[in-house]
Amino acid sequence: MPIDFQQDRPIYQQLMDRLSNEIVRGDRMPGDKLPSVREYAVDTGVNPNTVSRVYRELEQLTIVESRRGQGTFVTEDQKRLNQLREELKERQIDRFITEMKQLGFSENEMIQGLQAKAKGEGN
Amino acid sequence: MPIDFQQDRPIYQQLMDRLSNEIVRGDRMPGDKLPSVREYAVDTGVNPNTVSRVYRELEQLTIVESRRGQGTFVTEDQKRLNQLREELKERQIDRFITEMKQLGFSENEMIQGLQAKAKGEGN
Amino acid sequence: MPIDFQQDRPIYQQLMDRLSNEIVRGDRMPGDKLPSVREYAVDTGVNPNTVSRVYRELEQLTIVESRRGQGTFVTEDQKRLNQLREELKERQIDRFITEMKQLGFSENEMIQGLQAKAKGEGN
Amino acid sequence: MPIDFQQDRPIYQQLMDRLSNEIVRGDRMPGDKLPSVREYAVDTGVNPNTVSRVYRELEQLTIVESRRGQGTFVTEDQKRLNQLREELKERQIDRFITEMKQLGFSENEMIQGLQAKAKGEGN
DNA sequence: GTGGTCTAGACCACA
DNA sequence: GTGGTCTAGACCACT
Repeated sequence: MPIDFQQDRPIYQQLMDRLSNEIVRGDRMPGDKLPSVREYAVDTGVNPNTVSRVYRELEQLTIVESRRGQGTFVTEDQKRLNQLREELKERQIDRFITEMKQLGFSENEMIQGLQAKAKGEGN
Repeated sequence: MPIDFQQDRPIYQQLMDRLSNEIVRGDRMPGDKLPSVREYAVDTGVNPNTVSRVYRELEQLTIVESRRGQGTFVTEDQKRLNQLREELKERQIDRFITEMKQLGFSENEMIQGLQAKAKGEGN
Repeated sequence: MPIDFQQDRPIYQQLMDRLSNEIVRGDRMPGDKLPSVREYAVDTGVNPNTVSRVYRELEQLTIVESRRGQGTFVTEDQKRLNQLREELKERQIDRFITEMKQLGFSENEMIQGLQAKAKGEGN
Repeated sequence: MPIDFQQDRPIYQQLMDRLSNEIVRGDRMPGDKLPSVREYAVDTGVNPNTVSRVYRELEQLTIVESRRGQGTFVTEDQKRLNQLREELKERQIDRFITEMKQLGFSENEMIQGLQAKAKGEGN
């Protein structure tokens, strides 16, 4: 499934987000093998160098682990994944609050807007 | 007041956001004159060309209006400003929901997280 | 009646066009007195310097004539006005043809488009 | 082929017009790669920054699409191109009619003048 | 004094 | 190699 990327952010970042989301969400479980660089590149319609960079940076975040000759695997450190999930959550919340305040919205308006929207999407 | 910019986003975008936030928030009212290009450049510690680009792009968004030889002014179209405020709000909310869902959080978790955080900051 | 000017062209040009159109069209007849600089400036909501420039440039085109202490008058040289009208017509037609050809339209398409539009406006 | 630009309009606008004409006319097809910024700069005898601006503004009009590290391409959205062609046609026609009316010419005079001229040029 | 355009030259991230 | 951003500095037209 070739992905359509946003034009305003680097592809490698979008791929990183995509993968770490899948991992944090549990779609890819600890110990799971990621597709090979070449395979994933074909899959997503992206240059292999780009995928390579994605894997490399995910490894630096200790989210995945590359094993010589075997491939790249989701870390088995469940604690790390939980921690990461919290981190990402906090980051989103902080940003949301900051930006909404800068627009002049109050806490109540944020929550109301959120509820209106989330319900509208039938969640 | 020279600004310290983030390194991961173009300066001109950060300045655009800053100004449109000030406008949408009502700190700069319809018809108000913005600082001159040169003045704002000194203010923010940025090259005049960069400020020029900021003003030009804000004008394309019909948020401000440049008048030859007189300066740059906040649009007097209050409707447009209200619309803009809604747009920016929607955009933030949509992004927040999307990202949180991708992390696997439910609507309730979003709102709870939000309330916990916002209160913690004493809003 | 204050005029709303386009932002993309100098005001003095737009005023020149307006006046020379009125003259060429016969709304202002040969020998007619134009409003004083100050008066016309107030009328149109424009800086007197700008009106002054307009009159000066119209004089260079021998369309108007300024008489010391009396004011500015439409030229009484009717031939000149006829000639001017033809010139402006030719200029418009040439430009129209050139631009439409550059867009890849044929002569027939031009005329059809023109008829469709002109009729639609009930002329 | 270095271009000789008019002095009364910004270079970047003239380049925009030139390119969008070529695209609308079909000389550059959907998906075609435009010359690189540097290449086109040399081609036209203009500073690369100026070409850059041209491409950026064409992108905002969704006529072209810049892909990081790959180049700038004509949009593949044929609908958009058809729409654009119509838009540009309408714009020319409207302007022509407006200006000719302001000069006091009737619809018939416009069409006659047009036919006389267009035939004279052997179209 | 105001915005607008353009050049020259540099650096960076991306693919 | 590609586009994107930024700076420095200059010139111009408009008001």
